[in-house]
Amino acid sequence: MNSKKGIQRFPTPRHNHATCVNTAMHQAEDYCNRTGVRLTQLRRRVLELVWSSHRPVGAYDLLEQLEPKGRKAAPPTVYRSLDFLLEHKLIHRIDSLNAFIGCNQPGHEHDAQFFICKACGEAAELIDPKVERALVKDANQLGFNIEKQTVEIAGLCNRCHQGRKK
Amino acid sequence: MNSKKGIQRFPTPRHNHATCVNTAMHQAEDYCNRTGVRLTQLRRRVLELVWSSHRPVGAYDLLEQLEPKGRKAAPPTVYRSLDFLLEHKLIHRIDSLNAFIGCNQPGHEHDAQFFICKACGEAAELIDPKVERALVKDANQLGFNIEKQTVEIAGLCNRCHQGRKK
DNA sequence: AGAACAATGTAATATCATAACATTACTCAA
DNA sequence: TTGAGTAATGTTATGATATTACATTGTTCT
Repeated sequence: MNSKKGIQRFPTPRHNHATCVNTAMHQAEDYCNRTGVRLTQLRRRVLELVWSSHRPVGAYDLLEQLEPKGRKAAPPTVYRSLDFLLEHKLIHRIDSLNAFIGCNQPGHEHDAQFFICKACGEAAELIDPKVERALVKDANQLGFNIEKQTVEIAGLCNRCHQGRKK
Repeated sequence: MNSKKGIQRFPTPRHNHATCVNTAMHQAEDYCNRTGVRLTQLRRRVLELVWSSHRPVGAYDLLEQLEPKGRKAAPPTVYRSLDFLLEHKLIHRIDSLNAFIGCNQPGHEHDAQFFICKACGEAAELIDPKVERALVKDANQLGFNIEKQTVEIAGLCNRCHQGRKK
């Protein structure tokens, strides 16, 4: 599922998701060990929850899952962990959904493109240098200095599109 | 400032903004007359407020400006007008800012790219077929059916970038 | 004039996010 | 090992954005 170039196909129901989670958690641990930042229990737990699917997930959804029984955590609890994970590029924020999704190239500075299915909610992360190049060229012509790209494509994945045709 | 291809340069302080507003309002009127939808007082007022600058503006900012004296309007008032203007492609929503900006190709179905200066807040709307083509190609490879593109580039415009170098 | 529908007003509430300050946990030098 | 300094988390309150539901007003068309 993971590769240097990001997910190349849409996540399928058949894929072994445990592998995705494992890879992500190990990469996060490696990154934190290498750079000397702390992947605390809470941060690890939030990262696991984000990685529980390939669907962008909202902060308050995560919050509910954090304390399934009894007293519940307050918003800053989850937002601080999300901020940490964002800062270290372990997750991405999907602005068009106010939601968060695991990153495929953790700890590595990059701007990605997201293809997000409106029906099943799953998302694929791509890094297409052509998109990047075209945007950089446009920016140059405008005299604009890019800091961050937000490229989020909404639509229907193949499965859901087929399903609707019936 | 306006053209068939969208703003090609960043809005400058020197440009005659009254022309931008005039053009936008006339295009909106034409569109509504042609298609038989109603550009009511309220909707016109909201559109004018959105066009009062080239900066994306928040719904609550608009709301405040709607009733400068005395009783103030409630959120649905402005959101309904914004929904109408969005539906008819007279404005765009900038997801990364939760804000709204006038559209340069009103009433015309298109996906644009936005370059938004973090310092001065001004934004330029471009339509670069290369970006579109690259994304469509990626989508095809994923078996993905695009419905809507969100391409929002944050950074510094030339003016603000120069200013910071000093 | 009045029926049908579109637009707007109003009150309440949902959803997403941060500020400010208190408490706990960790690190590291002495 | 201890305690001072810092990092992380807990807690309460509030800010910012957006929607639901229902009442009222305005427009259109016979």
